[in-house]
Amino acid sequence: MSTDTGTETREQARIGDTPFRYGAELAEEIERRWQDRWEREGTFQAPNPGEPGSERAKVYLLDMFPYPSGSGLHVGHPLGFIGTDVLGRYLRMTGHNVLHAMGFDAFGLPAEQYAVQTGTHPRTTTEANVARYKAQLRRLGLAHDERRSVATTDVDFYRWTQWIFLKIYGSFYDAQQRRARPIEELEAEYAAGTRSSPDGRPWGELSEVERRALIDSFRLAYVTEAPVNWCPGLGTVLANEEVTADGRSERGNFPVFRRNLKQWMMRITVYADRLAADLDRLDWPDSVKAMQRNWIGRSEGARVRFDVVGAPVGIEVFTTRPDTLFGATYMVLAPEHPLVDQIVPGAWPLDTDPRWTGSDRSGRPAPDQTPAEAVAAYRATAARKSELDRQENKDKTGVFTGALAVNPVNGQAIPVFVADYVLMGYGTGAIMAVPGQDQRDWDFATAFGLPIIRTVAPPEGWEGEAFTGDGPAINSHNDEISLDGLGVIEAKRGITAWLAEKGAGESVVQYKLRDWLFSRQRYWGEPFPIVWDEHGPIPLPDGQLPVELPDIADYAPKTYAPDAADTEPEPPLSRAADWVNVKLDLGDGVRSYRRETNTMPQWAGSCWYYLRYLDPHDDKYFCAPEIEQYWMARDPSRPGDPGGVDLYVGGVEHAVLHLLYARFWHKVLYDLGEVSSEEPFRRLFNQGYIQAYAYTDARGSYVPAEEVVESPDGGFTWNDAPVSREYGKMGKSLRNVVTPDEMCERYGADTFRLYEMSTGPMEVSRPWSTRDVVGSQRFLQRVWRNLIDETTGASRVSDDDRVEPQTLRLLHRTIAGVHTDFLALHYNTAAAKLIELNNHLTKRGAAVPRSVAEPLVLMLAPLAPHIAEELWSRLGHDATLAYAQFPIADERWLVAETVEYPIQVNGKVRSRVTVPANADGDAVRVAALAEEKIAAVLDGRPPRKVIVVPGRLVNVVV
RNA sequence: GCCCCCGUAGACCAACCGGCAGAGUCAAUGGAUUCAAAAUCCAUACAGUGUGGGUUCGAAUCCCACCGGGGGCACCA
Repeated sequence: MSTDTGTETREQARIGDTPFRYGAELAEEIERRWQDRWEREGTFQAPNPGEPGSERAKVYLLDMFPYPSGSGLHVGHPLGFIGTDVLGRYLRMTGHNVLHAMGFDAFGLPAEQYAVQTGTHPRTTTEANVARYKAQLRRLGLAHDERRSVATTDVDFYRWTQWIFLKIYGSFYDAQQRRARPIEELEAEYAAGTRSSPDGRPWGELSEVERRALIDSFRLAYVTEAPVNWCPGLGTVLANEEVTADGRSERGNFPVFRRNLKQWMMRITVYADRLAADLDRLDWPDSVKAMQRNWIGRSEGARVRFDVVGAPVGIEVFTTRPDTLFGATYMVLAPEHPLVDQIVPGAWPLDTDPRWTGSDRSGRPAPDQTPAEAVAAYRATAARKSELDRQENKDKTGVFTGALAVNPVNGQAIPVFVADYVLMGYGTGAIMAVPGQDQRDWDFATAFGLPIIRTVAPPEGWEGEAFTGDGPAINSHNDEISLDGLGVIEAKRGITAWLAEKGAGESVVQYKLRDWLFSRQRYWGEPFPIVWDEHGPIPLPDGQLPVELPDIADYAPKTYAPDAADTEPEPPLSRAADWVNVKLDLGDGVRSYRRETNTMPQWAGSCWYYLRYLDPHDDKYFCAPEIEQYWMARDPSRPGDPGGVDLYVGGVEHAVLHLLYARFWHKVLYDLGEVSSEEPFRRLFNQGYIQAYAYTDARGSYVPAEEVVESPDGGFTWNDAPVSREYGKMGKSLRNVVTPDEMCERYGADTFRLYEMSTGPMEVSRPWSTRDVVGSQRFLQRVWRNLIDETTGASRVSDDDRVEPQTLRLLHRTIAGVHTDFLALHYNTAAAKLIELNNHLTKRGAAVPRSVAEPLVLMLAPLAPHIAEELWSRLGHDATLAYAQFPIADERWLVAETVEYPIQVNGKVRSRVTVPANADGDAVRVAALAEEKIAAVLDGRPPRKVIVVPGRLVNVVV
């Protein structure tokens, strides 16, 4: 800080008068001292089961761990961390064993990109960033158990990420038992003949390679050639969840293409039903549950089989509207559908509509093409379209395959098309098209001149196209069944039963959720514990873990022009030849293998870090069972409780990705008996964001927000030039970043914490306002001044314990209120109540009695722990207050002696009357009616009605 | 287009099961302190709850419609 000499002298003179005034300097000294002491004494180390202190009721609080970015924390980041810290400190003072730790989600793109640019190893960057984050967080006085901190990039940590991967790889999903089981049990069932192979051949007749392929096809982690999101601009493939609604990469905003590529997948779809159903057992915000349900996308319908004329195969479709089957006038297969090649005939049927047979490069009909050529041309065009093209252009395109299918309800032959409005990834990748009841089919039918048959009668006066609502079925009968006149629900039931009887279909539940693409072509991620021989992947034994990342010269994956759809991913690890080619003895002698060169996605570590906090240094288990049980077990006193972390706090942006993946891993671990809890996070809380104003000048460039002043007319100027204001994120490029370090310097961490907690309840987003922070500082200063002599630093508290009832009532009302507020995470109202109490003590004038001062300090401690510890010690206590008993309200002082009742006449307050608190309803009524203004209004007439709300008010109706 | 959340003094926010619109903070205004300023302290004022209807003795709170803001989903058969 630079000030001229004159100011400094005066500053010193001031401090000379009151060296113990609570200001930034004193705050900083106090804060450092207590942070050191907490660390030295291990104050916040939470005992595990069996250790002293573990007999207290446990609470596991968790923050979504941060990615340690190069720019450090701004004031928005720690909002949730402070919130959980306040709750943790409160719970510790009410007798709980609180586990609260902080780790780092440290794999990720920025460190890798920085490495590509500068050649600095990502580990170097990452470790420096983690150290900086830790220093910033320490300064805030967060009561973390520092022994439990982990980073996903620690070899000791990712060794266990790899171990869990192997567990998942080594499992299959038993659909009957609805749980994952070890893959060896599947193998045993095949060997014993209790389960037969798909083609019926006995296990003994399969070759070793065939056996491996069969078993691999059941694994929960598997390699497959499937349509994936290929992003040439990033040089990597992405999960569905990482692609935005407009078909671009969430990171970098590059176009994404659907490509068939060989990639690792996680079979999350087999858990779709449990992931959806168990949401009901979670204490989560409705919005997040809704988003997950939406993403999982459960829908009930039927599978229906259509024969294909002249082909040995049939087409299966999924439909949610089997009741409209009589209106199916054509079918569509997704362009990638494997059956396409099998059904395409050598020539078009006679009289094929020329619009159906595809077009040449100039878009004109090309009647000379064979069906195979037309289909191939269309497939090629569809594959070249990016997701974005598909989104933007919803005009229906497609081509006739030349094949005809048979509608099972009426034997009608209907044309089969290939069109990209049908997606391979949903249902069976094929649909029956019912233009009368589906707008997409209507659009396609209109474009291609296909017939439209309504099978649900639209309401009188219907002028729309496809009718998707409820109504009586029409045109829906054959010799055996008639749906006509039935409503949609009954018609569905009727036709599904008929299809089942005929063997042409059955009812089925379908999910939108797709398997999780689990490999990335990146350097800075967990290597797979997998090697390859000529037949496929082979898991490494536990003893070979960890598989460490090799040092390489070039960290970048091969990237391409963003729209180069036909390119191939090339992972950086594939260039580390010495690492890739290994000779290992995996049980049948030393042989050569190639290592898997993809790495895991960033989500892997965050799928289980909360388990590692519990047992961070264990080298035998990822988390010892008795420790997991202690912190995570289901609570038998709560019916349906799935167990898990007691409170998980973070932003809503992880509603689907992280929270869905973590739930999936946890359920696998539960099925395999590795954890006792069924869900990772029993209660979830979304904190709001701290947002900020940013200002742009006339040219549209951002100016430093700190230097902008508000003019009297409500406008804003910077260097006297008008600027315009926008509201949103805090960021370097917006020039509006405020850091917690700055706030600690200017006001102290306690003031900063209190400010963040005072501006609103935890769940609300709000603007940052540096100008307002001083209010929190003034409050702490007033508390300090009430208890401490600013000249000597000695306690001013009086030991005379005769306290007037008015003060006692306020004290106990405050105690009672603060308990409720802390538990509800309404720290803003808790702070307001403490301010109110302190204001009362200030106005009261006389020295504050110890019996009021001490509870005040204890109640303040969760919010402003350093100043509270300091006051507590200056009041004569040697030990930390972290485990002191939080004040308990005395019921006697919660009841008032008299109550003032407002008296309403016809709902408007006209007067008030004070009566003894124990007065009954009749007494209150009598007192109210006798009150002179009311008596005057009534003027002798009897009121029509008198409503007495005990403790609240009286309403006189005339 | 569909779904979810939110609209209260100039700003951020309180108000429990429908019962006096105000706990707290900033800013504003007046005053004390000061040679002056900063800092500090004391005091004051400020909205009838986005709009329009409905239910009720009584609505910020419950219901309906609309307006505004934020978020999610969107060719998912």
